[in-house]
Amino acid sequence: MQKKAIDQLTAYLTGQGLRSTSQRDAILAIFVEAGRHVSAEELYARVKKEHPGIGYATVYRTLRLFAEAGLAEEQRFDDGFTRFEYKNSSGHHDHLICTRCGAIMEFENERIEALQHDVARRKKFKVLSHKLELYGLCERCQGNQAASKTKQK
Amino acid sequence: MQKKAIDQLTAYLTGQGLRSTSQRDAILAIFVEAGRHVSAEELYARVKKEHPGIGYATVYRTLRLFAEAGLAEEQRFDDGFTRFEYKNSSGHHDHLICTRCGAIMEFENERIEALQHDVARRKKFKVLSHKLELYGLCERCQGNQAASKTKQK
DNA sequence: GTACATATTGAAAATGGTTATCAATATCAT
DNA sequence: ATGATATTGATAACCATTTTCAATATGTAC
Repeated sequence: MQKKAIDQLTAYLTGQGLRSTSQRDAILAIFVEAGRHVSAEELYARVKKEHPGIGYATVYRTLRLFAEAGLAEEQRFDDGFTRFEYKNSSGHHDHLICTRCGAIMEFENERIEALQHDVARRKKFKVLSHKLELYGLCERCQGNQAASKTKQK
Repeated sequence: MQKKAIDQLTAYLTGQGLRSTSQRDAILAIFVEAGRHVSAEELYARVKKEHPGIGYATVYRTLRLFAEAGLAEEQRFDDGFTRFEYKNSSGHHDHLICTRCGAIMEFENERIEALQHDVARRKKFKVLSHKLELYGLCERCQGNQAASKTKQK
């Protein structure tokens, strides 16, 4: 439910001496409902539809705020813009990204994670975060040779 | 030796109906000598020292050319700018990136690669390339709490 | 070798996603 | 309610990278 998200945001705001505003609530609601891996631009479009008064900068600022509050995770793939993912309790996961249609799939594999830590340990490196992305063609795009090219962007 | 690199570049150029120029040769020589993971900016600085006449745009263009020719690999980490790595015969590898001093280390692990392909196969995804980056603190930076911050940009 | 079609270059302007600026406005503690 | 100040919206600024375009260099045909 969004209830949890709103509470988490409120807790963060009061904890930091920040203020809760109608814009923040509105953007959060839309962000939570929005699909995963939303870019700021996409989110702005959705927000604008319901709240024409909210500006571009506010969406960017608020998304950064969500990230600081632990509500969102920033993801920079190779397509130029930053995407944000609503961070519910579910754990970390990595991504499969179709370079043709832009589809993004998720996966998690604890064996890979374990091996990563082995590698790091061997180099005496302390891992704080990691990023694993597999780029290629999704099932559908392997078939549709010339076709496809879903909205994306 | 650079001989190989120059030959590879020449082969690509003639094959594509492009021309070889003193700038391209000069930039290639410096690129091959330069450390791994050079950003365009860094390379430009080095090039400028030996060849003050060469412009910024030419360095960028040439780096892209090298990538197309298979001589360089583009790498976009989370630090904002694109880096290029001279692609000699040695195989693919992934990176450990120190978020404090910017140090970049390499590693390869065929078990991780194998698991990646398992994941992809299960999702019927055709992997064309992948990116695995571990962010954290290198050995030195784990010690030097406040210290450090080597040149890096 | 010379001339020509055109690929390439350098300098500067343009791009594009994201961030900073700033006056107007809204929020919250008092 | 009131005041201190956090927030907003519009717009300008950022900044790495790409384009533009006139001047120049290269490879080919003669």
